Amino acid sequence: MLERTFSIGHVAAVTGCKVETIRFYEGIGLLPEPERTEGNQRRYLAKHVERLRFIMHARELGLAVEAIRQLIALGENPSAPCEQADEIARQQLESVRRKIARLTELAAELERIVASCDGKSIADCRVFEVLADHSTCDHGGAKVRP
Amino acid sequence: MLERTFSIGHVAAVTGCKVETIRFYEGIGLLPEPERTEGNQRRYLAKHVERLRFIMHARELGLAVEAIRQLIALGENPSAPCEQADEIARQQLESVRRKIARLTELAAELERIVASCDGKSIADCRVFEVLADHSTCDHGGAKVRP
DNA sequence: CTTGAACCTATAGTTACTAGAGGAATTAGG
DNA sequence: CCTAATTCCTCTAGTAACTATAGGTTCAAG
Repeated sequence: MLERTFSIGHVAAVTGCKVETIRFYEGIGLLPEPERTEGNQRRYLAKHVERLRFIMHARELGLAVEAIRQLIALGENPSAPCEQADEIARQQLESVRRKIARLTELAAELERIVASCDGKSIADCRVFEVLADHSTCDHGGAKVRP
Repeated sequence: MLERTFSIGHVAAVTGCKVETIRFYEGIGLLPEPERTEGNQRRYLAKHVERLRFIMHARELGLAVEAIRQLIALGENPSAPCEQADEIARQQLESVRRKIARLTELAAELERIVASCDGKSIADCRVFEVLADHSTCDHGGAKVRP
């Protein structure tokens, strides 16, 4: 019996992933290319939907596309030891913890800045003073994407 | 008396900002264009260095370039009330808090994933199970950049 | 005055998508 | 069966905030 197939729009609807993003994932090799109709339209199988869910969940957890690619490769041979998969998850956990630590510092400094504002004119606004003078704060110097 | 001037490399050295980034900030209008030598090389004044420090610190705090642009515009007329500057800082604080909350959820889920691994083969590795099935976790669905 | 370091512009690459143009295929209704 | 609306196709370019490269010019020390 032939398996049931889904259009890209249907896959998008059931997963919540945008159509363009599905094509994008195929383009970068995360999603295998599905069969096509005579008219060149994609027809997905249930396995594609599962794979897409896997990718989406991993992305929500903050895994980089490259990490997901590695996980998928690992998943291809199920008899391999799962140490590497575990390691990827561990690294991601570490990275998330570092981000939290950094953001917590930033929140503290922003709180100080906000608290120091007394609603008077810009001329004596602490926001500017503090921003202009890094030495009045105490955090380190790593950059963060906003 | 003529003010002392600095080459772009010197400014980079004293601020810790890369040369290319300084030129980039000028290109997007955050740093005013400095005078040039006859040979077309930039020569900065102390005020440029201050402005760059301001930008760098704001970026470290996670402010978007657009927000910094607004702050700079506010700073241009010092008699204006500082409410708007304060508002920008407040919004940033809120955004940082939201990120922390989200990352804390992710850390919790990654901890569960990592804890569930028992070092056996991929075939029964929980990392894959959990990643493949979003319903086994409990967080919301917003995306985060890695 | 020579040489090497620092500087210049302009372009393309990075990440993970998102949006648009312009056109073809599919599906629903009559 | 035919038409219209919807969905789909590819390709290109745009987003944020830089970073890197290529190919050429200027500066400053010796």
